[in-house]
Amino acid sequence: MPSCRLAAWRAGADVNQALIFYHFGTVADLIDAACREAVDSSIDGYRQQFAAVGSFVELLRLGRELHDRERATGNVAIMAQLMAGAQSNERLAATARYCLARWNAELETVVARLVDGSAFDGLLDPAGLARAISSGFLGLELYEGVDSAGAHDALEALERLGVLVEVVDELPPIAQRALRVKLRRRTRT
Amino acid sequence: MPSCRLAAWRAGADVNQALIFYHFGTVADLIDAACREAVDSSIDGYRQQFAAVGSFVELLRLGRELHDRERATGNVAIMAQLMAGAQSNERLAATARYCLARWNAELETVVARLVDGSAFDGLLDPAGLARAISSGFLGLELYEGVDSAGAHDALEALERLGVLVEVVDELPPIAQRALRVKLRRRTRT
DNA sequence: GTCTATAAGATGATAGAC
DNA sequence: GTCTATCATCTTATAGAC
Repeated sequence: MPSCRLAAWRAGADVNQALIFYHFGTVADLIDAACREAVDSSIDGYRQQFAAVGSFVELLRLGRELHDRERATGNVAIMAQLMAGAQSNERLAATARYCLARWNAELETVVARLVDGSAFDGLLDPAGLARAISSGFLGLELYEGVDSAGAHDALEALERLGVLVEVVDELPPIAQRALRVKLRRRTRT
Repeated sequence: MPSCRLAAWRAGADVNQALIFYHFGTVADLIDAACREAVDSSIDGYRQQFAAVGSFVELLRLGRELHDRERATGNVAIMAQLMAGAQSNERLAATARYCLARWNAELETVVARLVDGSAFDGLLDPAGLARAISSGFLGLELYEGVDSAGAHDALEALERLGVLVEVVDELPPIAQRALRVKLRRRTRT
C-alpha cells in the first residue's frame, strides 16, 4: 500500500482527487488504510511509555498525554467519525474493530501487569478492564470536543479515584483480608 | 415547536421532505429539536429509577438497562452522529452540550447522594465523577456498536470494580481511618 | 399547511488523454 | 501514474401551485 501518499494526503497535501480512487479504490478503503496506519504508528510511538507505566495513576497520566496528542493531530476527529459511521456500516465497523483491538491489547498488558501481585489480583479482570478503559477514553475524547471544562473535571475525578485504588492496594494486611472476605461474601450472592 | 410532527418523523412516518424544512428551517434545527426532545423524554422516563438508586452497583445496573433501551430506540446511533458532528460543528456541539448537561445533572444528584455520608465523602468530586460516568457511558455506547462482546466484558469488569468500591465503603472504621491517612499523605505530595 | 418540481452544491466515482 | 473532464447520486434546501 502506498502509505507515503497517505501521509501526504493526511498532511493536507493538495493531491488530485482522482488519484485517491486510483490508489485506494473506494473511500471506505481509504479510511481503512488511514486509520490502520494512524493507530499502528501511534501505538508504536507509545510502546516504551506503556511499558514504563507502574500504577493506575501513571496510566491515567499517560492517557491524558495521549489524549492531548491525538487531539492535536486530528486523530480524535477521525476516530469520532469512524465510530459514528461504524454504528451503521459494517465495513467501517471492521476498521474500528482493528483499531480498538490494537489499543486493547496494549492496555491489557499494562493492566494485567498492574493487577498481578497487587491486592486486586484475582478480583479484577484485566481484559474487561482494558476494554472499559479504552471505551472510557473514547467517550472522553468525544466529550472533550463538546465540553472541555467538563472533560477536565472528569479526568481530575478519575485521578482521585485512581489514587484511592492505589491507597487501598497499600492498606495493611489485616484490612485487605477483611476486604477479601467481604468481597467473597458479596460475589457469592 | 411542532413536536407532534417530530414524533411522527422519528417513527419513520412517510412525511413530505419539503415539510421538514417548512417546520424546522434547517437540518441543524431539526437535529437540535429531535435530540432535545429525545433526551427530555428519556430523562423524564427514568427520573424515578434514578431516585431509587442506592449504590454504585445499582447505578451501573440502571446504566445497563438504559443502554439497552437507548440502543433499541436508535437514540445511540443518533447520539453517535451528533457527537461526531459536534467535533467540527459548533451548532451541533451546542445541541450535544444540552443533552450531556441534562444527563450530567441527573447523574450528579445521584452520585452526590451516594458519596454523601459514605466513606468517600470529601474524597470524591460528585460533579467530576458524574461527567466521567456520562462520558464513559457514551464511549461504551459507541464501543458496543463495534464489539458487543468486548462491551459486555467491560461492563462486567466495571461491575466488579463497583462491588469493590462498596466493600471498601463497608470496611471497619480502623481500616477506613488508615485509608484516609494514607490518602491525605498522597494528595499533599 | 401541504404538495410537486426543481435547483445548487457536495460526494463518490469513472473515462480517457497524456 | 497523473491529470482533466465528466458522471450519477444524494443532500439541502427554495418556489410556487393547491
